[in-house]
Amino acid sequence: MERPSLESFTARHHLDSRSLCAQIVEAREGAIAVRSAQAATDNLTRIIEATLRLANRKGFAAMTLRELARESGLSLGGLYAYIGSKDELARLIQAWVSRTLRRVMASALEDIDDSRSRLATAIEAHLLTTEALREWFFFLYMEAHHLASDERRQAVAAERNSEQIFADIIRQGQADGHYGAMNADIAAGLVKAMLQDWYLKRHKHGERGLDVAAYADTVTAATEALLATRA
Amino acid sequence: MERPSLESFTARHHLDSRSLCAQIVEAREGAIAVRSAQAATDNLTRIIEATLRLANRKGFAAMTLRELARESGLSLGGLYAYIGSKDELARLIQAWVSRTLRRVMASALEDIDDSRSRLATAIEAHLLTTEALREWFFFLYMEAHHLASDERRQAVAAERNSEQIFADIIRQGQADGHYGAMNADIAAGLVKAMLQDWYLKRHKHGERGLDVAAYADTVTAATEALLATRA
DNA sequence: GCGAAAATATAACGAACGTCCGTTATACAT
DNA sequence: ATGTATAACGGACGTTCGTTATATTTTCGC
Repeated sequence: MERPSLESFTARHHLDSRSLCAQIVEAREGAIAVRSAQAATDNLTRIIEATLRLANRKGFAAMTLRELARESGLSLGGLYAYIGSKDELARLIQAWVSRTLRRVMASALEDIDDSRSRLATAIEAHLLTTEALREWFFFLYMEAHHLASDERRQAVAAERNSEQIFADIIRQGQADGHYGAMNADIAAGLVKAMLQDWYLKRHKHGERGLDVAAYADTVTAATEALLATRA
Repeated sequence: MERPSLESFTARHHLDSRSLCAQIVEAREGAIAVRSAQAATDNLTRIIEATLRLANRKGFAAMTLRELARESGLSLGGLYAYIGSKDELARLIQAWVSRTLRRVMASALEDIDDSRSRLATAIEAHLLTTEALREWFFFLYMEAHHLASDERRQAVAAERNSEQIFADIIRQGQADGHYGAMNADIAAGLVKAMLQDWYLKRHKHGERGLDVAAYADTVTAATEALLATRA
């Protein structure tokens, strides 16, 4: 199976801001005061993209709604046709990026049985997803700690879930005799740390001329090497 | 050489909040309006520890000086005997945690020549330092993006510097024939990602019953395995 | 144990925040 | 061409922010 390019992966899984915003508009039917789904999606996309731009630069708490209005092109009052409050805006973004990762990982892994293929595919899918929605994931990581306890618990659960996917693959590989006896949860944690570094330190990787496919190869090779050891 | 415990390492390198605050008081001679260095250190320690507690829970921007006064036990106006402004408080913490890591890494590595010993020592020193000053490092990581451009550049430079230490060790090991030909900068980046995961996801590791020494062994083994490959 | 000096507490300021609401502009139907 | 539903605007409200000026308490040499 040939490897997907970032573009084809993005298109296949609808990993662009507008697609996510369209889903949000649909799911929040009634909570948004604008009737036309088309226009609502347009404006919500501008609001959320502006939020990611501002919040990732100076922090969500430090971003004011006046800045957001200016940056998104809407008026201050106009924002409230799309969001119930500033806090709800953060919760919206976080909830949707979490469920998008879960959806894409599940989709990318279905019909793949061999444990080593699953490992490489999972690493690649994680990296491509976070690359396509880089600002969304950066926002989730940086702001998740400040959520109220309910949403925070949900974000932690999503994180655990994605790590669990890797741990399960590793255990399968160990059962198949491909990997040594290293603790699968700890190994999965190391993999997750390397994967998150991709979108957390994007600027550094860009300067090095490392692209997402090359980084996927590197992380996969590193993980295979790590798992080959008989700890 | 026997491995240092967290306690002995902390004591040897003065990695407690009060020691750092004492250094800050000394360095800021004149900027603090309280004459007694002893009393000034006491209060500054309470201020900074309260800042780390509040800011790491809800974010520095969302933390108010009224909360900080309550949490630290000082009055609102009294805070200004120790800090010039709220922003300066953040800059103080960030600057001192950066230079502390640099100082400790240099100190831990001196007199160690063998590249494989240097790698294990550097990994261990990094983990023990961030473990001893966990809240400080968490604060640095989470708030560094929001600094003004000057201080931001300084924080990025400190991060590069610590990564460079690992890259240099890896290059030395490659020259000595211990390691394969993998790109040293990229490998150092992966190591750094695993090291930072320790203090960024502290709660998770605690739940797993993983202590800092065991994690050091895991990361060292993973790095050795990774570097053994002939990419 | 008294008075100057140092340290802390209290109170107040202007600015800026999130939110809301009366009004105006636009689009579609009649 | 007129009337009605829809969307967006932008200023004002009450609150809370960081900061500073003033008052009070504590400390300590004599």
